[in-house]
Amino acid sequence: MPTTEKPYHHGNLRQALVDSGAELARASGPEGVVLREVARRTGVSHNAAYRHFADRDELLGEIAAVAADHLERAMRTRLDEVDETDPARRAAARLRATGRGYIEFAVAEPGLFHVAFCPLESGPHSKEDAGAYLLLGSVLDELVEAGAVTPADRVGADAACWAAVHGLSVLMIDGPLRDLTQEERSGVMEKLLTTVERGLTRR
Amino acid sequence: MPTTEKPYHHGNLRQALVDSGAELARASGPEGVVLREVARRTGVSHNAAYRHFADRDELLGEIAAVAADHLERAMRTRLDEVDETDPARRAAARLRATGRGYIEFAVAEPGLFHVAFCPLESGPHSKEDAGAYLLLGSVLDELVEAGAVTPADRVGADAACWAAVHGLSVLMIDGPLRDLTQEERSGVMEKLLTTVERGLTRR
DNA sequence: CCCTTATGTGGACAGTGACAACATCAAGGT
DNA sequence: ACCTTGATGTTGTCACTGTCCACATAAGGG
Repeated sequence: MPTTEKPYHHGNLRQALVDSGAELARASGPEGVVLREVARRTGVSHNAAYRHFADRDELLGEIAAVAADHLERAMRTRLDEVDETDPARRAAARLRATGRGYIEFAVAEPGLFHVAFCPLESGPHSKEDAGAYLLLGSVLDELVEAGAVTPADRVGADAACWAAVHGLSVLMIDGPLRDLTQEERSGVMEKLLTTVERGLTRR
Repeated sequence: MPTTEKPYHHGNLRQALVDSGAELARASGPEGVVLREVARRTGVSHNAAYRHFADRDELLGEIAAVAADHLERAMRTRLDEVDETDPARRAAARLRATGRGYIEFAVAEPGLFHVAFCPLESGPHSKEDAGAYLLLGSVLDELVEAGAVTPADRVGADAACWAAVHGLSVLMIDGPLRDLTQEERSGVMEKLLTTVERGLTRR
């Protein structure tokens, strides 16, 4: 199955459908990705999508991969802004930057964020978030190398960090923390990042 | 509008609908709460629900309140099991117990958990989770009274703790941590609780 | 006794995902 | 040149959903 469609009737429809779908996802989350609406926007009749995707879930999965990629890029952007040079403080700052990128993306693009994590029925499940996961893992490794985190404290730290930022993201998007102002948001975020950092680093 | 329905035709249908709906929610989450199926299970024709709820959302909201209550009870159950007597250690143990109750409920009843937090369009939004929130707040206050947490570290701790346990719950239910074994789950959970506790308490 | 009002029913309608039958068009062998 | 073949897109249909409407029923007050 070639990922690049040749200009048969439409000229790679598959990608066009994913793009239209991502547009809808950005605006309205997973629920907004309605097969018929995606087809409409792409200027094609409903059912056309069935030649490229077995299922609505399969299309959603493709869109989820796109969304996960956006998330990872947002994290990397924040990561690359860190200019601290002291190894330990640099690693800590990079961990915080990763978390900030994650949460900020979730708040800025709630639709895409939800799609990136929406549970699909089909298959053994998407590993699209692997990129973000590996990124977090490498930043945590930096902390160990810098001596800020003991190897013992390193185990399971991936999940703990991810859970913290993911939870805050969800609570801020449609949980009880959804009505916070920008300053409150940022304050709570820094508090969370500080708590995690203090909880992981050597005392 | 009286909250208690008298036995007119059916004998408080409203409650019966909420019960059937909660059953569906427990089995399949918010998506499973299908108005017509709820009516079917209650042995009543579709549209009957419209005499008691303006909307599917309103029914879902009622079910969400039930689910939130279950969640709070699960937390209280774990909380009451703590028998530590030293004030500081007792408060810390109670914080961990709260978190354990939260996560364990989410994993044991993912459907109800999702419903408790599903975002409803209607109204200025549900404050059903207030119970759990207040519970967490009081446990954190105990930590301050016991001297384990400084008043300065107390501010924003509610959101940080909640985010951590909520995030882990979500990741374990339908995120990348969904395929963990029971032991792995419990290990990750304790790691998270330890991280948060260490991040909050005086060093 | 009748009538008002709360409650439940049956029948619509638009919108959705999915399937099947049909149409179209590029490509390649003969 | 032609004709077959398979990939691609369309039309028509079905079951299901939430919601609205008109109607039926029953409880209880005048």
